[in-house]
Amino acid sequence: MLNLYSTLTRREEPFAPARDNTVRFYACGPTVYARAHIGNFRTFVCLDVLRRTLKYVCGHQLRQVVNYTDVDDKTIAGAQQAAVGLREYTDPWIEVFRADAKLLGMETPEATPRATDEENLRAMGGVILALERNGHTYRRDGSIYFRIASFPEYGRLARLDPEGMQEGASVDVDEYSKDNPRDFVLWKGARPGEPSWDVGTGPGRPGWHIECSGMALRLLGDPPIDIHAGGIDLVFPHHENEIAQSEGATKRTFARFWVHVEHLFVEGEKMSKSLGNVYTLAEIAARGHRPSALRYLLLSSHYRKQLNFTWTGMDQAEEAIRRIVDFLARLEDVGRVQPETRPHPPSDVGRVPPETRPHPPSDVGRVPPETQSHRPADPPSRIADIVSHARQTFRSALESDLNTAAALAAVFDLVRDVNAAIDARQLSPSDAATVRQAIEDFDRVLGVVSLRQAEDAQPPIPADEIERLIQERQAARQRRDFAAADAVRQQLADLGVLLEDNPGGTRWKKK
RNA sequence: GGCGCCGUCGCCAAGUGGUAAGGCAGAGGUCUGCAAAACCUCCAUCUCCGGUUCAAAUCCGGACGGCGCCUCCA
Repeated sequence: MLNLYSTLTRREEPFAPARDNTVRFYACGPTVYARAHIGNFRTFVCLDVLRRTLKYVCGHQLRQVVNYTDVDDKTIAGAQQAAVGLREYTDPWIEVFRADAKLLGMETPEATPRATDEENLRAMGGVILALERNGHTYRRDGSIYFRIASFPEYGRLARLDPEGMQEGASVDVDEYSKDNPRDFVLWKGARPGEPSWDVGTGPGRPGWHIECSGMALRLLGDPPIDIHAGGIDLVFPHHENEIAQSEGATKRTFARFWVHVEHLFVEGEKMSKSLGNVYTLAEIAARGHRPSALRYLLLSSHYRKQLNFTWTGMDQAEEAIRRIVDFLARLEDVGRVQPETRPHPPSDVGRVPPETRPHPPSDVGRVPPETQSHRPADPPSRIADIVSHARQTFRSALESDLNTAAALAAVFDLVRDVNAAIDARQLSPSDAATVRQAIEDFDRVLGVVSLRQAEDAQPPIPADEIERLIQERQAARQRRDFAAADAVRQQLADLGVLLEDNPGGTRWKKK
């Protein structure tokens, strides 16, 4: 069972969905006024792994909502500056976000609502009106505010004591006037030049926090929802305010688990425009790096620890993935080559890898029954034992509050052991299929290997051209014209294509 | 001022009481037309000081160093 850390209790707790087998999961998405940077994506990639773990390791169904905040001060300012409508301004940023998410191998959530969708605005209005009925609000100059004094639980998530908050509060610099500086706006009264809606609230636009409450409550059904997540900086005030709003309106617990991803730093410093270190996938690509390497790097440390992004780290990530991808290529070779030297009958040789075989979602850490009594004291020897041990280790790592670093270690242990078996000619084609299936299952959660393979399938020059050159080189090698052969190798290397001669033939890969 | 986190090999990073995973880089070796890939071997006692314990990187206290939140921010 997954042990998941919740900010609410500040400890790990066993996780299971409250109803059915479906995890109702809300994650605060991007504000679409610029291209999302790698810090944003740290959060989203980690939450993608949470999603995949729930699905493929725990076997739950998912109902995940990730919103787009497409109305706030920044988007309005951006639209005004560009002299276009709000939608016209935010649409392209949403497109870019979706494209980047795809490049990073993120699964698509079940719902990706926009704050300005009519039904969402109405949902927000509904929450606000319920808050009014329950005596949590006051109106001022056309705006509606949440009165913190009316909600004694306020500050529980962020562990802020109300006394300290009063004293530490700075002077209200907001243009809107409030009774208490800590009170926050639910609905901002209409102002000239700003978009405006009236959903029973009077004309205006939603405050930031109400957007998420409205969309979560509308799209995920009766509270409590199972998981609410976002970046660490959202703990206060955003999520604290969401709790106040949602619970004040529904009089029910809003979310059972609060999951927060720590921040990413760049070369030891906080990302900031003034430092010029706010990187997007564009900068990653400009440096010649693949998105898969970023995804790997993001998963190489625990999501609740600060992660320091460096270009050295990217180099190391590239190499680490290469090890796995090369291993898989080597695995393909087994069964194609010298089957007579393998201990198993050659009838297995042409066997199709069971990748199309349907398997239950909880396959990842599944251990065949006959090996379950395996004593940890015995080092695993047979391939089946090695694989089931790896599956166990991998699963329990993820179940320990998504310990992806430990999970990766399990993958590399498997790679090393199986490589040794291949060297010793002790890997049968069916063994290879078993191992391949395990790696494939692991990657359903990690999402790194398949991503890299997809990237590498896009060579700098057409694949059939590469194949033609490989054959040309092969011919040269056969007539022992090694100068010509090496010339081809060099020619391809200059184009960014590396050749690797294996028993089963020559393999190419992107540099 | 209040709340909280972190400090493990050259770099990245697991491990939270039982005697230091994994990746990258490096050294030596095997294999190899070349080049890779791969394997084998080697490579840390965990910032420092004190304490608790049969036993501590892991618990407690202190020091030093780094960081976050309390305001928009993933």
